[in-house]
Amino acid sequence: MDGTSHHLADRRRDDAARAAWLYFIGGRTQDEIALQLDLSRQAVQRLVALAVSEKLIKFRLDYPIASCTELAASLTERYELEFCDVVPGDPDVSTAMAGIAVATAMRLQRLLSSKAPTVVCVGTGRTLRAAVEELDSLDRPQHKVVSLVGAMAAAGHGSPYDVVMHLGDKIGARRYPMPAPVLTDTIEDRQALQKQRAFTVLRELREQARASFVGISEIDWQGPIHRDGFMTDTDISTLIEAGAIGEITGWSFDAAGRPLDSIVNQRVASLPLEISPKRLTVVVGGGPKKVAPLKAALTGRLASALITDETTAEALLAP
Amino acid sequence: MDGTSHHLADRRRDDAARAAWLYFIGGRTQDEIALQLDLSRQAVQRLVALAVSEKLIKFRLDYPIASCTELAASLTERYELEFCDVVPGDPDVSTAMAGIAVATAMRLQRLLSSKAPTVVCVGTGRTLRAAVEELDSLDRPQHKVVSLVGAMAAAGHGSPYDVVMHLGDKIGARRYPMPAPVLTDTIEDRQALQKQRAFTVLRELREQARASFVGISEIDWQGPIHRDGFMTDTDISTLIEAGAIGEITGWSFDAAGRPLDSIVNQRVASLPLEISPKRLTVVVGGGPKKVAPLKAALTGRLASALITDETTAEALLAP
DNA sequence: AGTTTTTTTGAGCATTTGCTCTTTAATTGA
DNA sequence: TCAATTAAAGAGCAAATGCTCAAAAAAACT
Repeated sequence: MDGTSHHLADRRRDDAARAAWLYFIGGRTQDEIALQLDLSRQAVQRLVALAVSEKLIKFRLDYPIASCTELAASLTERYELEFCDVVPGDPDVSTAMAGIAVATAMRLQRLLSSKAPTVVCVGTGRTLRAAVEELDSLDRPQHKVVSLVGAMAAAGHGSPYDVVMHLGDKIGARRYPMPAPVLTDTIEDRQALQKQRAFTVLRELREQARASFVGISEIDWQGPIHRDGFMTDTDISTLIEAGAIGEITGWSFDAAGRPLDSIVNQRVASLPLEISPKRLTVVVGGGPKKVAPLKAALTGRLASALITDETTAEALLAP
Repeated sequence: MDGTSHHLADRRRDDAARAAWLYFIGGRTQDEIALQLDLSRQAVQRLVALAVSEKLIKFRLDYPIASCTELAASLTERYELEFCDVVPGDPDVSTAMAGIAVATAMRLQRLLSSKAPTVVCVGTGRTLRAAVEELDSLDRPQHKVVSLVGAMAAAGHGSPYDVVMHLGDKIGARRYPMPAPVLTDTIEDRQALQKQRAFTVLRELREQARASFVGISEIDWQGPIHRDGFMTDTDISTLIEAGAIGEITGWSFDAAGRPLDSIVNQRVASLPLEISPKRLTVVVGGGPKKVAPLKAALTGRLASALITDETTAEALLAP
């Protein structure tokens, strides 16, 4: 790469950033921007759309909405949480998720903009992945980001929802992925895996972690665990029979939030579910399907903090 | 105030925040939001506009635009700065100022989101004031914000551009305004003022400050100093005769950035202009009228960092 | 080089948004 | 209590934006 010419994609992103700046921060119309940048009006519209979809430009709400704050306070009290963030609800689930992702990004940002070397553990999943996308780039080589769970599906191919690597890239921190699938094939495989040096390192790092951010999901035939191939049909039916309601970093639990004693849980390669008062465990998620798992997890004290949306928050407080 | 009903304005801001969230973060149309919140479409449009103008929702660019970065690097080298931020230019001066304000807010934010008790000094002016508006609310009672310059106009009434008070409110920090006008009436008045306890406190706090953020302006008949009544006609003509080009926190300097020995400068109540390698002095400003003052100030090493826009940056590098 | 495939571009149109002006509601003051 | 004043709401229209589609340009492949 020479100094004068960038890759075409970079040039395009540059223009997109500039167009978005003038549009959102400068408050100009696309026509004016087109004139200034010597482009057609629709070229500018495309650039602005690109900047938004690529998250070059970010939207942040800096105002505590009373009803959200109240829900958060009620949840904090009811489930004895360290903190709880509730974002405005939206009937559309994917939109609500985007909001939760933004709120999660803001929490991560606060944690990671500190200069003191910080260790943060993360799980996987779409919501966490989206949260990382929303994060501002930083340069914090002193931090470490650690995976609580393997990103490899049983089939062996990497998951597109791998969070550690992206998070590490975004903030320039050292990354510690877990070189394992979510579930090993056999209990023996798991034991062999746990003895590896890499696992010892991960366990030690977890001890030093300031916080863990984890997703949550339902255990059923439509759930992401099954859909994304992290668990087989047999695994799922075993778990459903054993009364599994939800899952965090691969560990299945029942409606009371008690980790199951199932054979499947004995094959989970992830770091153990463990709530220490020293470390924050932030569970992140929302939507109708996550209500039951969340309620279980919170009841069983599997998390010490929560980031969710209004609709889910109401459901969690309901009965 | 009881728990169930808020002030009407709060309720409205709540709705505005919610509408803006759904609009920008959720990406819904105003019609959809109207349906969801049970309002008319134009009510939603008003709420969104309100949220934007009241800065409940904020826009941030997280992408280094190559040409801006290059200009910043050149300026840093040429004027031996600690750092320099350059935002995309806009022919319209007030728009460019909004951009500079956002960039300044981002720097302030970084400085102030630290947990370690931090002292920050600020000057006055429209740009700094706008920067504070852009800042996220925080709760940092451990910090201190200190005024370098009195906010009172000679006439005695407070300036609408008072920065310390607003900054302090925004971040929940202790505020140290300077109980003085920019210029005292006589040299004796100044000496009397300087002996006051409050001034000793301010001087001591400045010693501990991590950074100072100051505006800059031109000294002429159209300049804000004169327009806002901080200096009289006589002051201005005395300064112009003495070769004044610009002013920072009330202190006038010539084209080489040398503080003037004028009688007017002897009546300036502000803390002395003083560049210490220990403390950052960030000068903030842009627009054609500020080019000459900025060039002078940078040449005279009156600042160790700069936040400006592209157009101004180019002019500062020009000859 | 010629051809095919893919990408980019801008025109045209539908949708969405912002603004003005009139009507309606609310608040204030006598 | 009623009129006067002010603020909020809604209709209607103009401007701005987003999207589709066909043409043009660029890239990839003979």
